Amino acid sequence: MRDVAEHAGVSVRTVSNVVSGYTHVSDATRARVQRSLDELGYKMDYLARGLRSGRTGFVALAVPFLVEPYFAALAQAVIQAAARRGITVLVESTGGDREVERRILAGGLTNVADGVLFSALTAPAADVPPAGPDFPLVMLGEHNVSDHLPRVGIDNVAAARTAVEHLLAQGCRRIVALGRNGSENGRQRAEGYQQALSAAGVRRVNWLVEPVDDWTREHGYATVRRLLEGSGPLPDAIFAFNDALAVGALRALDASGVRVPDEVAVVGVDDIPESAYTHPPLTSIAPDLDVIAERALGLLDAQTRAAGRTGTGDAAEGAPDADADWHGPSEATPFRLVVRESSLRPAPAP
Amino acid sequence: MRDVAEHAGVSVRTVSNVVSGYTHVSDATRARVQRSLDELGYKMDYLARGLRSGRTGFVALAVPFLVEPYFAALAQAVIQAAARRGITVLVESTGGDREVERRILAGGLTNVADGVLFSALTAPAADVPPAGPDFPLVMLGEHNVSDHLPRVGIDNVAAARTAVEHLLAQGCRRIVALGRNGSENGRQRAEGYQQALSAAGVRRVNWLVEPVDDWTREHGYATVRRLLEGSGPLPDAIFAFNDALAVGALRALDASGVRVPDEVAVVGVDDIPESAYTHPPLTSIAPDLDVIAERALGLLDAQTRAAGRTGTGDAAEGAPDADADWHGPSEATPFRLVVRESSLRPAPAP
DNA sequence: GCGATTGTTTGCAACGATGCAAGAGGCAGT
DNA sequence: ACTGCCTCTTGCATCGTTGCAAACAATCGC
Repeated sequence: MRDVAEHAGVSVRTVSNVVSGYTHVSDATRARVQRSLDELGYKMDYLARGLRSGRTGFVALAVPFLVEPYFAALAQAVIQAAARRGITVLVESTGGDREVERRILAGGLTNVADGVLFSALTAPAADVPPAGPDFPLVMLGEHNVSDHLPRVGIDNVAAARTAVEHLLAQGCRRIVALGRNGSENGRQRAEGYQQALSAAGVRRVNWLVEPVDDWTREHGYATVRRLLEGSGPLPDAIFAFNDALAVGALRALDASGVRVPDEVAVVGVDDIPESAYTHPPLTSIAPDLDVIAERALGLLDAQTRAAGRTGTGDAAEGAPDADADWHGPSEATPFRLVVRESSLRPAPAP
Repeated sequence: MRDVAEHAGVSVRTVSNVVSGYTHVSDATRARVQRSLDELGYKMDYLARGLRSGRTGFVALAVPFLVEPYFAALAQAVIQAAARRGITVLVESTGGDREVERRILAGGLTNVADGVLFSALTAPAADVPPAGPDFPLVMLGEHNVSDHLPRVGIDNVAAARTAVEHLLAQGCRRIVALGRNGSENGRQRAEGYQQALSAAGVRRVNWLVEPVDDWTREHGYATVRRLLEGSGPLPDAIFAFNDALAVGALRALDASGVRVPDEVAVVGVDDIPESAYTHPPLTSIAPDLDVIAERALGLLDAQTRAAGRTGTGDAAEGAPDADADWHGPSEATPFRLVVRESSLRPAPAP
């Protein structure tokens, strides 16, 4: 920047003004500086800017596994939404590791990112500081962590209910829920499943919630395989808590020669891209990832602005905090049921 | 850091020495500083360190689309390999946009990352500076960009040849190649396809290379759909240039009632996770992503060290450059053929 | 024609860390 | 006791940028 300043015959500060789009710069000066900028191939040092201004233009996104299609799609949506705001995303893969997740909640990414979007898996409730984190943080999806953290995601109970209601409408009565585990997410989807069955008056003996450790294709496959080898009567539908499980289930059914949807209907959640290409194409609950990403970034922004006091400039003090708005569980984001062949019974029963 | 220094009764510099693991610090001092560090909850500011030391501990990874399973898997591998080295990965999604890719080659990520791993899609050959980039850069996979850039990836010609040889061994003779496009990658896989057919003495009239714009499920589906509706004789095998295309092809075959592998065998490249769960499970060429990630980071490291002169410290000058080693096309990384049902003909022809 | 207002440019210090080199203390050798 | 050579610790300047506020110039109202 000093070089550019000399080359253009102005002060360093003026160059900074031009670069950062300060209003009060004469057109003549701006043009001259701009020319020098181009000529010398100036590139802004984002580190230095971040150090001085306290804002880096980065947002960190932490997800358990990037290879899981849902998280990949989520990441893509966040990256795109961030790009629209001129923000760069720093993707961190926690591997679902408790320790890594704890470090994130403790602020491990704070000074390099203006805010953190965190999709927790193990979600260590005890690991969040009692007073809440001292940096902008938004949770994605459901989790076990403190209620005081802002979060963005669909209403899992409603989503599960919608999926199961669809199966009921197709005439299914012995519906297996696949995916219950220790997570809050799993609890909620099981809850929605139960609500739908209760409301439809399905006899309790027909409920079956299959526990699954991880929501992956592998576990879906193995669990359904085991289910089919069991002695009980065949279910007429499987509600998988996510599409990866459903994909595994479809594979297991296919391998066992069970016809889908004629013998067993299948529904998943997430509507990952591959769900349109399974055998048969998978019915799924599709969250609007763009809305999730957009809203999450908006909430981060609100926090950043509300907490303007800390580390922004040389002088201290700021607004007394707007507190409301982003605090508390925000409104759930929209989702819709995408019906494909895997759940379309030839002749819906009465 | 100043606070910690006061609290421990030492100079700021000594705290820095402790934090960065400098050798000549007495055990007593180290312990005392460490205690203050913990007590005050000190967190290193990576921006400041990066600004002063010239190294940030970040590596940027630029891929076209994170939702494409291959790139997600690649990213995951890179993130893991980087974590082992104490490096954080900054993931950038170019969207395959020419302008974005140009900006990356121009060094848009330089001062925030110590090096860049770049998986180019449009690969603008003209956009790389004639003298080569002035920052550590490693290309992932094949590309059209300058030969002088170090790159890491499998031998695409050999991979394609292997895939096609496998189909030939299964008795297939009328093999369609699916995926030729403008990319270098596509050219090489087509080349391997041709080599295998030539070597096997398959009559030229049986060659068929189907062009495809993007290597996605959608394009694979649409292209095969069109192929099946055509008047020509049915192929007995499809060699898809990647698994996403193969997945689309499988869906199209399934939708048209064509049995796989009995009527048409299918092979893909990449061995993405979902390939083990398709109908039927997909035979594929599996690159070793861990080796790719590891080697790529190693090459970056070599470049970083070789170019130690620029911007490292206050004084100038460094080693006279090792030049060799990372220069020129490095040895191809290993791959293997993973045989699944999609290519297993019931009775291999003579 | 003069102070007030607005518009434009600038100097200085600082963000939080590290490179460099020198200072302080201890110990052995002569 | 003096020198030389360790080990340990420290002060100062600096990375590239922006916050703050002052300086200067031009314009305006009366």
